[in-house]
Amino acid sequence: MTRTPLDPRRPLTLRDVSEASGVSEMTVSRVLRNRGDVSDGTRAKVLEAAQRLGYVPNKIAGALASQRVNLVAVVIPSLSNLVFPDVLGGISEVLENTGLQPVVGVTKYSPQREESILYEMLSWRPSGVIVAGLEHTPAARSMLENAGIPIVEIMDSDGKGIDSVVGISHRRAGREMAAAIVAAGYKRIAFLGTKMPDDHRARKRLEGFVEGLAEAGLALVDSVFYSGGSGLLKGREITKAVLERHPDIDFLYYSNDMIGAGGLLWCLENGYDVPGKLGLAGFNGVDLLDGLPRKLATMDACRHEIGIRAAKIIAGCSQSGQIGGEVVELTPVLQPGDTIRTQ
Amino acid sequence: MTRTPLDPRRPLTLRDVSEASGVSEMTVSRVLRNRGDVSDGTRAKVLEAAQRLGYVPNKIAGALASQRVNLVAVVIPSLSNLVFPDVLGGISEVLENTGLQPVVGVTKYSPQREESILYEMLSWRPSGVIVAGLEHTPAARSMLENAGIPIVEIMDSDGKGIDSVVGISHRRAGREMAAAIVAAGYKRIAFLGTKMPDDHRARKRLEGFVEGLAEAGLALVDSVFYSGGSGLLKGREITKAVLERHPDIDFLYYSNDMIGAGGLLWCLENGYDVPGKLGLAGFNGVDLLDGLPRKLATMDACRHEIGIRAAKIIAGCSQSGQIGGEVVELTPVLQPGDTIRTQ
DNA sequence: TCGCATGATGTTATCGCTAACGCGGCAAGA
DNA sequence: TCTTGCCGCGTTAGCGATAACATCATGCGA
Repeated sequence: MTRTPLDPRRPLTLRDVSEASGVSEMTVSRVLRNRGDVSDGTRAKVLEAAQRLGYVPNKIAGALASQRVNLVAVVIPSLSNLVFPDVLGGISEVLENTGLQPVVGVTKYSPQREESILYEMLSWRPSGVIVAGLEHTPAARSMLENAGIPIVEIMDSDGKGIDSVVGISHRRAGREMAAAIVAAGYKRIAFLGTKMPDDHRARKRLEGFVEGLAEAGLALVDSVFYSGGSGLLKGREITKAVLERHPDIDFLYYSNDMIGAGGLLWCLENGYDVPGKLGLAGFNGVDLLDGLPRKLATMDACRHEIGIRAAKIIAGCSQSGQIGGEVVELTPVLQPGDTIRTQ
Repeated sequence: MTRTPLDPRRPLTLRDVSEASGVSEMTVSRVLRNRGDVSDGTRAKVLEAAQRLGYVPNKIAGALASQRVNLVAVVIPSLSNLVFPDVLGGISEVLENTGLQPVVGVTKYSPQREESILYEMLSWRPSGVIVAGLEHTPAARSMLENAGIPIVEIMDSDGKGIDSVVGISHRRAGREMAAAIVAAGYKRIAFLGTKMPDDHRARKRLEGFVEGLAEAGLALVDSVFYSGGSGLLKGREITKAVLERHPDIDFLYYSNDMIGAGGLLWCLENGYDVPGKLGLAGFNGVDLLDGLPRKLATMDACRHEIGIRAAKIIAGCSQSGQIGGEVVELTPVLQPGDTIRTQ
């Protein structure tokens, strides 16, 4: 049984365009891909026909035949974090001019979801994978290793990657923040962050922070691990809670800027002397929050730059056909703002 | 020429699994898709072999053969807007249990980019399209009309859709906000929003707002259209600017909560009597911002619900094989907060 | 005038998988 | 014992495009 040539609801194929323009399917294909020699007259005819019919090529068939897919899988934990949209911005900025297209998957910080999303995405045979973090399930790790395409793990450089890595050392970021706080003379320090066993970057920051304090002979006075969304309100609540428990605390280190901002607002309203008697710091360098009553101390996580560098690695590999193994460690910069007292 | 059966770098195919497990490719395919009758013994053998080899199915080939693609194209203007991640959340929540997978494209509010992203996405023959807004280029519109798959236009219900529509009336939202403001007795009112000719929803809100004022015999005293990012700082700047130009203004209507929040902070710091002498309102109902010194009046844009309803339409069509034409208009609710004075 | 590179097009054979159908064998009913 | 029907699995024929090669004019230098 061949197709019914008159069924108007049947999706268009190359054959329809070829018949409408009186040339072979191959020639139509060449025109639409701008590849190979086609005379100007033929090209015009074909383009006219394609446009008139409203033909949209079928990339599924194309990809199968050419064994080439212009997609890059991007796997991140969350979109509501303010952090990842910036990374994506950097990625698409670079990919835009390469013919590659990012496809985003969101894991919600679940290793299991990450595994299944990677499986799903790899089954489309993308040209590369950009995935947040170095920690994966064994199955996910082995899938990535055997995929035969460039893999870039981003955001974190504390650990061994599968192929390429672009990130910052969160451990070092934590340690440097600790150093700055200690240098400013704060002594009774608390940490406030999300209760997420699978947010390894926050964990490493905290570890580095604790190490940094230890080097100065200090230890955390208290820490709060909250669950639920990271909004201003949450920042207020946990700040209030921790300061009521330990009124003598003189520094609060938050795991992200949003809750830090909430904490800052609460402290100011309640008459705390910031940064004189109480210092505050967050993490990420979220510039949407510039414009708070006082500029919150934070550390830029190089989000945009990470996206750019990761995408460049993928784009480079996809051009050269080689696989990278590049490691890029970026350096986050402390932005002291107005919530750490100066010497 | 047949393949070289020993090349270890060749990607795995069904044939490899079938040889490794001693059954036909078809049976392997059945096992991996959980479709058709396979004995438990065979199933186990196949699964073992697939797992051992690390086989990942090739969906490209599968999709071509079955004429079925489990992808849903989602086309939105921006990810940094705080609004769209919420919509995406609703979408994936519903799609998660349907075997469908969302694929996101970002237009940056450019109709041209929207057109090319739609072209790109349609070329993968998705099961449906969810696209923000009712305004498209003629070419994009015609592509969508002829795609033969369910199309859901979201966020906006002020206008005629292509197929299904799920959204709110921004014009009405603007008008209702105007009514509330007028009812509270404010008279000298200004609007502050982004300068984006292609943000039709913001435009319609403003139009509705102006209409609403006109009904009460009022007109805008001033309006500011800024460009660049929407952060707290931007909110402060434009608020300062407009209040310096017209010190007698008694209400500021912002086109989004983020700049509204910046404006609120500025007003409080500068001793304005909010909401007594000066009222403020934003739009969106961004709950990350709950926890400001005063709760900003706003209107919930039903973002999450919109995502859910849109995804349900797509999922429904993909099950029934029919195409919808459903129109869902949700009703945004005014949240007066503490920045509109009560009677 | 011939030969041959070159440009413009068509032909053939996949790509990896699945729909649709086919075919033995075994159990239950006649 | 012989059907009948279903279960379990294999065979065949594409899906819609592209790679690679084949074909056929043309033109240009020798």
